[in-house]
Amino acid sequence: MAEPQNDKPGPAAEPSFDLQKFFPYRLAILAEQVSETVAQIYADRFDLGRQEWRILSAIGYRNGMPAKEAGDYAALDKMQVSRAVANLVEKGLATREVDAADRRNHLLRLTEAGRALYLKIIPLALAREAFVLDALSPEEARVLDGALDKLSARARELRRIG
Amino acid sequence: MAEPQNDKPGPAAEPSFDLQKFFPYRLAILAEQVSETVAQIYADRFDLGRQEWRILSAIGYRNGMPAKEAGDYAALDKMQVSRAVANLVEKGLATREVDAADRRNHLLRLTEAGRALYLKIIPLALAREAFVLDALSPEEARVLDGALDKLSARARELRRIG
DNA sequence: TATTGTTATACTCTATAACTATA
DNA sequence: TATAGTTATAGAGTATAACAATA
Repeated sequence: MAEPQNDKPGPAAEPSFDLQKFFPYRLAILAEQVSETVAQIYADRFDLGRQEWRILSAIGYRNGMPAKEAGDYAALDKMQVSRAVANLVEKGLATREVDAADRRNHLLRLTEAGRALYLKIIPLALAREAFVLDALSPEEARVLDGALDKLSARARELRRIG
Repeated sequence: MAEPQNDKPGPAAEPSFDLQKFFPYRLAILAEQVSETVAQIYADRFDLGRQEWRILSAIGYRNGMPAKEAGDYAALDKMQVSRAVANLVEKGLATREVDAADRRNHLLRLTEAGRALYLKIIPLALAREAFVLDALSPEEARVLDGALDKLSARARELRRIG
């Protein structure tokens, strides 16, 4: 689509940076594309926002999870959790009750309708994941799996040191 | 952090979906983390938005690129390009001129200040990329590189068929 | 004092579409 | 008619902080 300018060979040459080959950019584009395939399920078919989908997954994983834990589990901050939960409650998919043992905690549970929706969405989401990952050989998938963890650790380290 | 509920073993067992192991989720989290390490450069240090950074990269890659091509290159739609360019022009980093050959096209160029900024940012961005990728062996990096392309193709295919 | 959660506010992104100009 | 680009608008997402309740 586009060739680099190269009018001046020699010492003054450009660093020759190509966004298309830049790993953070490629990763961001891929993540968007893959997220979109899952959003086609929970958003387009079932009218859930991304945060509602994540909280639904958290409660589906362990019913009665405190809101704080659900936020840690789903990488959402307390505000996002609060609003996602409010939406799910309003839609009749979840309930929120004060924890008698520590009244600061709000325990989240799926309603019957929420559980039914969860059980409908999960197989579809897993099928999407499987279809995408089917592009890779088992060996490639294994390497990728390990690479994600290693890269994540490095990125966290870099973020920490600024 | 959280163990799955398993009150009912047997035929009625849950699909056992764990968001933390779900590839689209893991990929999204990683992409955010990695993008953040680069944003620390262009946003925190040089006060550029993500879209301005991408357009700067496009023009840096080939000076005089038409706005349309810059959008294709940087995965931005025409609106995003229009506003990113307006910001860059306002900051004195880029110029926009009508293409005499086809007056619908707007050719984008870096000013001297824009080129200077570009030359400052690029080595820093490449160093961040290198630091993150240094988590991988050459073989792992090679597999990852191929995997990104294969996964992207699969995701595009899935998006197409809905 | 620290933790959990809610609410308010403003800012950024995103998506849709209406619009202009050029071809 | 089709393409390139701008502008308007509303909706979603994000970040900061103030606030209330509980420990």
